[in-house]
Amino acid sequence: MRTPQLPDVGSFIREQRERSALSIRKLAEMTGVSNPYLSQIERGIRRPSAKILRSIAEALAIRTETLYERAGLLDPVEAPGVRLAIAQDMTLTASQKQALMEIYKSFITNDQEDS
Amino acid sequence: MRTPQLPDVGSFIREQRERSALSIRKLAEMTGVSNPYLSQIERGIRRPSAKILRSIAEALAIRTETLYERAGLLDPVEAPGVRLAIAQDMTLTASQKQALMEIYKSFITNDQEDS
DNA sequence: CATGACTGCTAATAAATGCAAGCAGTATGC
DNA sequence: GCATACTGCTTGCATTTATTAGCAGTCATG
Repeated sequence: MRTPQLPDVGSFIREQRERSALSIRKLAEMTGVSNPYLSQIERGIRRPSAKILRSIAEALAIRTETLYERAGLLDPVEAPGVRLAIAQDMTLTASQKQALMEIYKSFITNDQEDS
Repeated sequence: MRTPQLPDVGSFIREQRERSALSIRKLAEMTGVSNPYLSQIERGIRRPSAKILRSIAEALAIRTETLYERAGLLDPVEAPGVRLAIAQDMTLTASQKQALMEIYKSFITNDQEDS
């Protein structure tokens, strides 16, 4: 009984693509990846190679490492500096810390590597 | 006219394997990758997937990112901090800087990510 | 000499990646 | 109504990855 469904990277890519208001075909054109394959990737049917992920990341302005992490190709890298500092800050309430952390996380998942 | 020869990752893997005094078969056993495939990878005949590179990196105690960079899957990440600091240090001679830099480079290419 | 345990490499096959062609559905203009 | 352009998805196929089985060579031990 095999349920391949590997939605992790796929759904993330779909989110980012829709966030950029791009169609599958448009993204296909930008990345050089065929549109049916992108469709299958987003639905978790196929497991894209690192090369494909890389071009997708570039087109969506996402860090390549982030996509690799989502695909299980790379261990999530700790950024203990900011996280630790927030956690240990005495002047912030728990909910403030949580909010700050969310914003921080959204930054590091979406920001592209500065060339 | 096809000259596949992609010796870059391959020769690096071979160096690291021999440095660890491991046979291809032994490495195959450690990584779960078949020994003929390892042979082909080291000679640049085949282009291993990220998953394979990852298990090789783990077995050879190399950082996964390093192997990805060698394979062209990831842009080499600059570590300007230490390099810059060494270069700008006024108390070091040129040859001392060079030696220090060599040691530093050997660390970042060989050190495994601390779990 | 022969047997066994190594070394690495070649050949054939299974499985997966990735693409070209084409299908259904919706929206806009004529 | 009909054409055109868009949306995403299914099918079939070429290419590549990765494995199992097996071959030639070297070295040590009986």
